[in-house]
Amino acid sequence: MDSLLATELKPESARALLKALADPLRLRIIETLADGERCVCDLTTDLELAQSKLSFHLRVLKDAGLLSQRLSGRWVYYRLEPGAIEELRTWLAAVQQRCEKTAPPCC
Amino acid sequence: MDSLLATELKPESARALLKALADPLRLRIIETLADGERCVCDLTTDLELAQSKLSFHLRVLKDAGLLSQRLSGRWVYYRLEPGAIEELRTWLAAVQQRCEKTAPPCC
DNA sequence: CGAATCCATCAAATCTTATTGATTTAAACT
DNA sequence: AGTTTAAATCAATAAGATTTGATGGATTCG
Repeated sequence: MDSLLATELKPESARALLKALADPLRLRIIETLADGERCVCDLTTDLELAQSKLSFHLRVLKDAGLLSQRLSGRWVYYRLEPGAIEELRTWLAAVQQRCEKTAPPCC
Repeated sequence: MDSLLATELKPESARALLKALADPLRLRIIETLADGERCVCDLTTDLELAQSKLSFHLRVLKDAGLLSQRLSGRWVYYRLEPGAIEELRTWLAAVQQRCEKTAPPCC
């Protein structure tokens, strides 16, 4: 069963991704990292954020699987995990399809 | 400009959709409505929810544009708006694409 | 070694959301 | 008209999330 297919994302995992993304600041981070990997210190200055604040949100995104980190000396580089976004897209597609498959309720 | 293309969803609108979806109860509502339109009273019993609680979450989803309602006698029927989901999918696709276009940082 | 830099974590304060129970509006039925 | 049912709204509270400033670990540089 579904051994070859990409396994369908569970609602709970979808929710975790949605929740992590549902914040203006975190979206700014996502948009920034969409252009490529950055270290925390660069993000701090680019986004004009208090360091601990940024750190908090990076963690939320990382815990959700949307970011990964790479350590190098005293720097920590973060980057987007496109796979997580892909999962979410797939989940949304499934919901949408299910919805559109349904017989339209008359009118 | 971009008169013929689907206009790109603004981050703020994306955020509103994400936020509305980022709740376990609201996801249950979405999943239920993916199978077709339902009136509030049916949802109340199907999902075993207090009426005011359900009403609160339906409003959040409707305000975000994810649901629409249809009035009929004393009933209110809610249904999913697949267009809103489509918008979100498009936005996610754009982020993902931008991310994957970026030169992979070495390793 | 000692100072400086990068970053994560923590506790407290604040802000936002969600839940609950009560009230209200309106439609339908007797 | 009076009663019942469907659903929205409201105020109070509870629960969660975010922000802030401080602290500490680790790494580099002089």
